[in-house]
Amino acid sequence: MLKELASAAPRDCEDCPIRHRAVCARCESDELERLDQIKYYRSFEAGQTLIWSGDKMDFVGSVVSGIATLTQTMEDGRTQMVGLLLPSDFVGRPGRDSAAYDVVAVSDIVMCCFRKKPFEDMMARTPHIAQRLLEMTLDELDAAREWMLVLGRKTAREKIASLIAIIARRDAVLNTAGMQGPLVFDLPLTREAMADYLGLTLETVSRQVSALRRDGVIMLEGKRRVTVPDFNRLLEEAGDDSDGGLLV
Amino acid sequence: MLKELASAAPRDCEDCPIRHRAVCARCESDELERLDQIKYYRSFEAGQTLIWSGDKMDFVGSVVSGIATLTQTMEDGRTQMVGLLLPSDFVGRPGRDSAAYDVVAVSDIVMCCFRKKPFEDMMARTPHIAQRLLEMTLDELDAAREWMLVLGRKTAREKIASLIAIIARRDAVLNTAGMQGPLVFDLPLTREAMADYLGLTLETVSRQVSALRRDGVIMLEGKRRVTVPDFNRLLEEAGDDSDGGLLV
DNA sequence: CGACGTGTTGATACAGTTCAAGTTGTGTGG
DNA sequence: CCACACAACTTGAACTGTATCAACACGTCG
Repeated sequence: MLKELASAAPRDCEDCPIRHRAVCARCESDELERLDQIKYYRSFEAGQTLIWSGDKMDFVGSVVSGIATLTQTMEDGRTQMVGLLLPSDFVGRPGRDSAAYDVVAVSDIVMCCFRKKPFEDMMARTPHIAQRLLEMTLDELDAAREWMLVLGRKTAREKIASLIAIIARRDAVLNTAGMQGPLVFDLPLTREAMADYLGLTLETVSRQVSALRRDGVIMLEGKRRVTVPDFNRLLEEAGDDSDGGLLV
Repeated sequence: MLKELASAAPRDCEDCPIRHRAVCARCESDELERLDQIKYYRSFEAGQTLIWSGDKMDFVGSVVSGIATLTQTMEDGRTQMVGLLLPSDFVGRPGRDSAAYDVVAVSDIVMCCFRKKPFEDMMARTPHIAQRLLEMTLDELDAAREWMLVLGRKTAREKIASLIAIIARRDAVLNTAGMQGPLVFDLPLTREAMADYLGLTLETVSRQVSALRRDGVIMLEGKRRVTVPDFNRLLEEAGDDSDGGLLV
């Protein structure tokens, strides 16, 4: 099974599942061809640390499939997740050569990588790439700021509801399911990872998930499979007004 | 006094105090000339809200002088600051037409503005602007993620120490003072604004500032003027290791 | 002067942490 | 196939850091 991971990688950019969302989204076919020449795939197993904070980063790339986390750790071990990397998300920062965060695979992962230098050269010559990267970075900045409100001002219950709402929404967008009717999906994160995302302890996460279940806001099959019968109810619990709030 | 604010605006880009740090930093003189033609200055008084979340944004711009905050507010009034805008920082997002956050002047402010449409056109034709904006956005994203660790995992005392450390560092960079020897500067924020930045109440901020003073980590002249006798001691109190930590 | 904005300090309440025990599910080796 | 180990999760009881509510201090401005 592990050996087969690499086979999940698409051969050709045109068939790539993240073709229209990743950093290459805006590229024309000739630009894509040039990218194609310098790209290479790498696979990682669940639990593996792809990148250690402080390490030299000689590549950048996009998540093709799977989920990873961006985390920061203090000397005494306190950990905060600062980003959740889903398919099409970009890893690495052009212009910086050491990693600022740990990147850890939550599930098995395939990444489409570029050595940093050639990618930077390509970017300088290809406005479509720089444009798309700017757009993606602005979206990430919005998401980070939204998360600052969650971390700074929401109660434990609201934090959990907020996280479930985000995952539900992303899942619905990915599967082009509407927001009407019950939503069903898997939580990709362990209780501990959720705690690291939300600035809580895993015990508090467990208690609040149980409380939301008791109160009928969510239903659980096993530990991970979630049903949200009424998405607006969930948003109320998250402290968001039903319309605005989290930008994709 | 209020009427005179506009006079603080430089006439010419070459004399502009933020010429080499703002979104125009990379521009050649011909590019600067074109920017010059579409720019205009606006002044705001301390306390004024420049932009309301949800409002139509028909301009973008740079802070020339003064300080502003980016804040998010929940329906019940809980408020979280998500950004601190200092001279050279950019306001607004090309490609989006309504504001995502409230922007409030902390001090009197002068901004160098561009109507959004002409700026977007200019950006499309001027890679130097797009490049610089990407770089600035990536820096802001790093700062936001650093702040997520502060909000999610640090104690009240560490939060206060972190904020003072950031302000001290920015001030030292601005005044090209070294990090050696005692640092002296003014806190630009009220206790309440600090609380909104840190996800605390203003009472807790007040108590922890007093505690840091009692313990000799900082010294106070009046409520706002701060002396940091030993910057490394402050970093320890912030929970940062003395070398790494906050970028910029 | 009094009023108001800003900040400090104290007493009490409570949300979330910490420590500890126990449960469930899954993979492994005898 | 069972026994065992281990990771992920749940639940309980006690503790504690921060919020909340309240009173008061200081400086400034009309």
